[in-house]
Amino acid sequence: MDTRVGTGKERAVNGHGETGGFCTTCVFGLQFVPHGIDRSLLDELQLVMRHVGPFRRGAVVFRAGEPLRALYAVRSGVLKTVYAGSAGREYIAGFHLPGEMVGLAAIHAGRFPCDAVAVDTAYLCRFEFRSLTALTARAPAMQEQLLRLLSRDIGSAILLAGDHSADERVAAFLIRLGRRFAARGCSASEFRLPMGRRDIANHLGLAPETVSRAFGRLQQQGWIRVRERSVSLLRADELLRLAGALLPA
Amino acid sequence: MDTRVGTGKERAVNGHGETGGFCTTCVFGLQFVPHGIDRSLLDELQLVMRHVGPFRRGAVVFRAGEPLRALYAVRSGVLKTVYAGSAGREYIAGFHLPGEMVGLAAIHAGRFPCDAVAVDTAYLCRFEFRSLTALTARAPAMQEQLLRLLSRDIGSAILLAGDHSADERVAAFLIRLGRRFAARGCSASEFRLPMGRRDIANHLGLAPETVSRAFGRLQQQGWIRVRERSVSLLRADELLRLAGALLPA
DNA sequence: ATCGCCGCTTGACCTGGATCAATGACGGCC
DNA sequence: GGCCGTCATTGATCCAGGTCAAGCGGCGAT
Repeated sequence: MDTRVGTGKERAVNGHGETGGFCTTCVFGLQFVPHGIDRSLLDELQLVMRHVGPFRRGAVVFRAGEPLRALYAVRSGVLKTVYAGSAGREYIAGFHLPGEMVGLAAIHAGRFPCDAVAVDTAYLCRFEFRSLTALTARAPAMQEQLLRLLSRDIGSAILLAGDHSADERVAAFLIRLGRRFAARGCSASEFRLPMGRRDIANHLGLAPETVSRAFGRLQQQGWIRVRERSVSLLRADELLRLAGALLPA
Repeated sequence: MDTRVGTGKERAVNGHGETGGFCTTCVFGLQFVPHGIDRSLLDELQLVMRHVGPFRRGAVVFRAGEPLRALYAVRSGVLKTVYAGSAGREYIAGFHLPGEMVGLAAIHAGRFPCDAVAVDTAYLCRFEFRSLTALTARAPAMQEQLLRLLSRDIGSAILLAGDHSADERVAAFLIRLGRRFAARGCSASEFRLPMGRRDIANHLGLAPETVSRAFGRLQQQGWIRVRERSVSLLRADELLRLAGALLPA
């Protein structure tokens, strides 16, 4: 079964479950409403939102070129967003963990610039786009949160663009992954990689072999322990120093 | 005088000038209102907006770490946004031409993640952030436009992150610059580079020498003509083919 | 007009990471 | 249980682009 991560997540999140009919992953996981919120707005959010899935490994959620009809949030599992490059090359812009939003880059042109593909069996929330913007227009807190999500994506994309060594990239990747797991209530220093080496390499702009060697070097230093897809971050301080400027402040 | 480009722009834009007290660069250049708009909303936009400048070459508009109080739009001149890297390295995430928005990446954390520095004497519009979001909350068309601007930045940042050859990067850079000039009513195929080689190289993640050689190769092919900061794109078709996946659809 | 500075170009060399190739370790399937 | 396809690691080689080091030309200052 390849749903290990997915089910783990679901349990973690659904522990305090779908309180009163609401999907906590969507509402609180997205932090659409950081502090507390009008009950009526919650109801409205509920209305523009629909649960979809499962998408099994390799299944496509949307394809590049399709008109933007809806944005998606991951409830469980993992997605990747894939841009087509020249000569059949493709580039993985990001991985999306539970509570994270997918498709924001489509707003600009009104159509998706990339494919979204399940890396590990995924369940999603689907937000009808027009209704969502109508809603955020009436709820300033939500509008601002949506802006914040977009703005965050700009930041992370920019970080990948700088020129950094393979070890820096890998260290930063691990740290960020850990932080994102932590945000979901999992361990920040011990986790399973939801994706294979090839995908990691592609995402970081490296060859799979280089990722392997980088893992090797970091392990050599005693800063991490990698065994297949299980990772332990032993010296977060050193990794952090290495990753340096590659991490969001 | 180093305001050659700046003054050229100003003339082009201010030809149909500040109609009825409005800054056309801000309102229409930003395309906050693509088609037509309520006069009252225009008045409100006017209220949250203030003209500032000039910022002379090298002058700082905001610094990394400062709390986000306002967003900026370029009226004339050119800005660059600079991220601090490790070991004193710095990375230019983008250049900002008249009509373009600066500072959007700050929304996420509420503080600027980068410096904004004038590349060429610049005049700006300053939008008080809280008032701006309050306004967009009441004007759905503006909200959507703001979302679109953010989304576009995600797209362009992602493109730079892929792995592409030096020639591809340079070709894409020139084409995009041309398009942006064209959007301001200037020639898409003949223009002056507002920034030096060092800045171009840094932005593209290359060494200045490599940019120079790439220019050389493209010129060799007869696809461009470069003389100092003057550029002519002679074979846009070939450049486009080269730039390929590095360009927004 | 001359000088000096700085940005651009050009050449020679070096290196990090890509590429190619071979081997080992799982996991799925019959 | 044995077979095979996929994925990860490891070693050997190659190359695009970085680095170092001169030249060159334009422009501002005196």
